Amino acid sequence: MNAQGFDGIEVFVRVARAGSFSVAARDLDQTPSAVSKRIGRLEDRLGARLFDRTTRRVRLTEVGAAFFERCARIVSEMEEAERAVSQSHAAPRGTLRLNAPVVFGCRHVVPLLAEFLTAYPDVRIDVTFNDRFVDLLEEGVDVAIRIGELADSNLIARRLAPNHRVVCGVPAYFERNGFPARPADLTEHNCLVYTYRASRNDWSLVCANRDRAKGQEVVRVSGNLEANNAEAIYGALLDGVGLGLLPLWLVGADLRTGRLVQALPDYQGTDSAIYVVYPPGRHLSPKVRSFIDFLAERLRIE
Amino acid sequence: MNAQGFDGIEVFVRVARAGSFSVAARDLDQTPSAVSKRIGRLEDRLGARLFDRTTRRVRLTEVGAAFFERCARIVSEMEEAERAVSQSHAAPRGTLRLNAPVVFGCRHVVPLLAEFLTAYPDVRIDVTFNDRFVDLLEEGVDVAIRIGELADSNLIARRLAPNHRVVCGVPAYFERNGFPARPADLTEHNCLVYTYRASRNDWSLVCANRDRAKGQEVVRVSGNLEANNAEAIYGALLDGVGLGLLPLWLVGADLRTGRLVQALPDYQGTDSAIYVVYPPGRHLSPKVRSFIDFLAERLRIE
DNA sequence: TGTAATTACGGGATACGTAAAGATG
DNA sequence: CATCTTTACGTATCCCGTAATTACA
Repeated sequence: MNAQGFDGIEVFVRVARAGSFSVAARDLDQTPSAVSKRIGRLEDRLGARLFDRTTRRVRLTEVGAAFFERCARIVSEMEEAERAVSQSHAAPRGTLRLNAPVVFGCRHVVPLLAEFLTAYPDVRIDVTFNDRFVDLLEEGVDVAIRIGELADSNLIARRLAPNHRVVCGVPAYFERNGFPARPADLTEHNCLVYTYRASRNDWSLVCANRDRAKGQEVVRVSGNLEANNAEAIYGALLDGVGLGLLPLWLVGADLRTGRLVQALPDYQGTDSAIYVVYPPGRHLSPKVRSFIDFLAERLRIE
Repeated sequence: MNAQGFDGIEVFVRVARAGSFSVAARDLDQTPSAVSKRIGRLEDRLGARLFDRTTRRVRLTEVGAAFFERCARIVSEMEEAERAVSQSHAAPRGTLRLNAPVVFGCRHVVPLLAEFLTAYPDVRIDVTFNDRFVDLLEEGVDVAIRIGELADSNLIARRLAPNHRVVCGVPAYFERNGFPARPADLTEHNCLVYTYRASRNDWSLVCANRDRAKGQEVVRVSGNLEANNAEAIYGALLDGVGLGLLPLWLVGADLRTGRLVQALPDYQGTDSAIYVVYPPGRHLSPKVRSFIDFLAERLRIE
């Protein structure tokens, strides 16, 4: 049992057009034998004779002619449908549903969208920002951006950029409280903790200076503010409430302007990364593929 | 290599409608495994993912949804095309091209046509009469009526009725020349010979009376008129020119009215028959089948 | 006699089912 | 934990090609 209702249709159309079994066979890279048997099976299945044929002439039956009319149209529609799929593969189009963390999205993704939309004018983008976990399949999201460790899932993840985090605060804070000299000194400071997931008041720092032995130090920090919202931590930091272990994509500009300064400059947070994730599958829609490629190309932090 | 472009389309439509691989599999009397692999192959061939699926949810991709729109229409068109063929099989319709010998056709076929056309109002009949050999396939004839021995051909022949031939002439002829007492006496008479094919001046007669031993006698006859046209022989016979070995379907009425009388009443021509012939093939169009059945039912000579 | 359609026959690719694994709610 | 999709694997079927046959010009 095969394609059932469509079995032999294409061969039938070729034979009808060619007016010959052997010519059709050559066109199809098959033997006349195969063509003959296909037509025979088709006639058996339909219960009607489609061709009146001698060895010298092949002519459509009245029934066969009517059937051919319809089949020719059907075959061309089928070809067009397949072409449409292939073309949708070639040229990105349609609506791309994107999900990203709120702050990162606003700062680093949105500024890129205009360029992408210009490059691919047939693509619409539908962005949602939130910091909670999003089930891509469940919510119909095509692409999401994830920062830090990836949740165990069956999504495909592609690393876009490292996610360097540094300890920093406003100059006024350090004027009041002094700089920590070593990671262990952080226990003496008011550390603002971002609680995206499990307990994050263990800050894991590595030595960024390659000359020294690479070591990882874990410090249990504490402070008077925890939040699962990067913006809240960031705001409190700017207000001089305490220190934070924040990613460069968030504080990089402030460090350059001096609005924030880095403490423990030889250390940074254990490396995590920024990822783009999408549903698995042998085939990626062109809009998704082009967007991912675009992000990988253009998303440079600093 | 199979139905190529249509492979998997029907399964795809079923899955899309059912929203589930396993339900579609049950509908199709297949295993979920088979359905999964079919969809997989289809996606491979198209180079695009058609469903986003977890084990709990199967949803059409954007590309898949567009493809489904077209495929659903295509499948229904295909079903309608097949239904049309099957219905054309069920209800005779269309033009039936019929060929028959001139005299027999006019006398015995034409009177039946009105009834047939009434019974099958969707059938048109296109009759041609001639006494030459007609190549059905070559001339696009659906059905032909043949009398006597059949030419060696690959046509299908169905016997409709016996073709009894008797020796007869007008009473005036016998008043002048007397009746032949035995077949051998025919050599003394002026025998009008119908030369449809090879030499027919050997008349082969069999004893029609069952009480006597069945014997076949061949008499070489001669006369002053041969024709390949039954009408010509018949006309000459009525004019009293001579005797003829003529079929009952031609002279039956005259024998009953006494316009003609039979000679050698215990003998008749070697039996031949009246056939309907048509092109071979596993499948017979309904119009042809119904016409043949009709002829077999209604064509009774005398 | 040469070409075209058909048939016989054997082999091989294909696609199925069974069974097990993986995943999801 | 029950159900659904997917994969692994063995097998049977189907279908094609080769070659011989028949038909037709």
